[in-house]
Amino acid sequence: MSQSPSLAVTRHPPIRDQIAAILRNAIVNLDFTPGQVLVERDLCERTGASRPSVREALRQLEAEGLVESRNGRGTIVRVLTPREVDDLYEVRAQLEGFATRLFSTRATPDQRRKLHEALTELERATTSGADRSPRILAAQNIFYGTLFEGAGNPLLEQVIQGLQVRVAQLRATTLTAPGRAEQSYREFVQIVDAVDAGDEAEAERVAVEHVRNAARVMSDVVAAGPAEG
Amino acid sequence: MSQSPSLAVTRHPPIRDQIAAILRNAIVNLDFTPGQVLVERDLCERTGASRPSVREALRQLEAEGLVESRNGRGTIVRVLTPREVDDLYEVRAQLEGFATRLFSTRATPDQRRKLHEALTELERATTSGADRSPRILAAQNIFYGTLFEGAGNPLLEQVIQGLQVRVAQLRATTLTAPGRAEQSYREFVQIVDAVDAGDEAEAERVAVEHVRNAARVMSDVVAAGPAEG
DNA sequence: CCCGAACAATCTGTCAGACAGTCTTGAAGG
DNA sequence: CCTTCAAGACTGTCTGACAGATTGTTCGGG
Repeated sequence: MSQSPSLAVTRHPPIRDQIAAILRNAIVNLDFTPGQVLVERDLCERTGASRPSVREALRQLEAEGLVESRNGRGTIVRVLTPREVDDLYEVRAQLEGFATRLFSTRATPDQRRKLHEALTELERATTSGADRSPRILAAQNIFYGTLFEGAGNPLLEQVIQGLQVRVAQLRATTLTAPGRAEQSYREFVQIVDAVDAGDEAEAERVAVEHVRNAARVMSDVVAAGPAEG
Repeated sequence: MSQSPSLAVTRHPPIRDQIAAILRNAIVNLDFTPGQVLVERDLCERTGASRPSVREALRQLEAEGLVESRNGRGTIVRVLTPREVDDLYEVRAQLEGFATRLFSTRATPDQRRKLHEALTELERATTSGADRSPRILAAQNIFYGTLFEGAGNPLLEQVIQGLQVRVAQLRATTLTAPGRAEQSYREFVQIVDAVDAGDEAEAERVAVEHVRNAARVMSDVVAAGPAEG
């Protein structure tokens, strides 16, 4: 074990990855709005990195589908057409349903316990005060994370999380629909109930239904007002 | 078409993309073997591009899961563990089954016709002479391409093709199993039959089964002899 | 006063060169 | 034969640079 004494634990994550993480976060949080041009020198100044590093990060995000490179005219935050949003939700429904099914058969007791904890926090968040959206989103993320991890297929988890990131910009919107947060919470309860009952078919069904409902709400919201105030 | 006379058609696809395509191709064709170190300067010389461009291409391939960056020790062609191969096939089965279902309900007459043509070529390839593997693989690619495109969900298509690329290195191996090519062809026929009959459930089922069979063969081959001669 | 063209300011795509830090390798020494 | 140390090889990253493309602007004409 010539391994050095675990001191240098975090051996500098590459700068490009740090930048990618920062930008990913900014896009998801709508600090950068869809369609916005990402000027490289700008990003350099903000992050303190050089252009090569920034560009490598952008290539990574491009492959993830978060940004789009317009040949010669720079990189912009990806704008999703309604059609693409539908496609995204369709794939999500399928994969998240599948993951939920796998969870119900493969998850360890520990993972099942964590799922319950996540559900509890989700309830608290949903019944909390005025500006509850961020807390609900955070709780949902933990719930989803636990669910997908417990499916026992890291690749599946990675693919799904990739899709989740791409719709993350929209999730906040969905929650603004009146009653959606409560409805959503009820659906999460259904998922956990089915999982607890060991009914994998039902677990998959409700998970699929959950995504479809979200898609429906999303369509309605978008149809009502495409732009934000 | 007001397309200009195909003179300035190719508005320079970015060099980084060309390199990414070259490397992707080389990896899929096993010109670069899994685990092989991709030395940047080497790639520069071979492609005539500069290091920044090569590195951007590598970042792209990394996000696609084809290569892996080992912090400080360079980039290598991704090596798949048996476990990861299983995971890959599990997700493929689910998604390709879904795509096949969608094809059977959404595909245009034209796309259905193309699928039949692809099947015909696949038959010819399968019953062709000694070195038929490349031809079979090419025919399969066309068949798959048609199938996934006809599912009418570009995102789904893109995700599946991403997975396909990641197992492409292994597909040649699968075909070496005695009788697998013929078995595989029969499964493709089943898929087309189900699609023709408009039986979406059956179409999904046989497509899933097809991937599972491929996975099984793959496991056997890998178990028999992990390295190639 | 509105419209189109020449012009200037930007910005991207790409390259060359450089340098510290880290790994690997091979040689020297126990 | 195994351990230790120094040379060489690469990566990760930065600076500086430059041609070409795009965009916004200004200026003259209708």
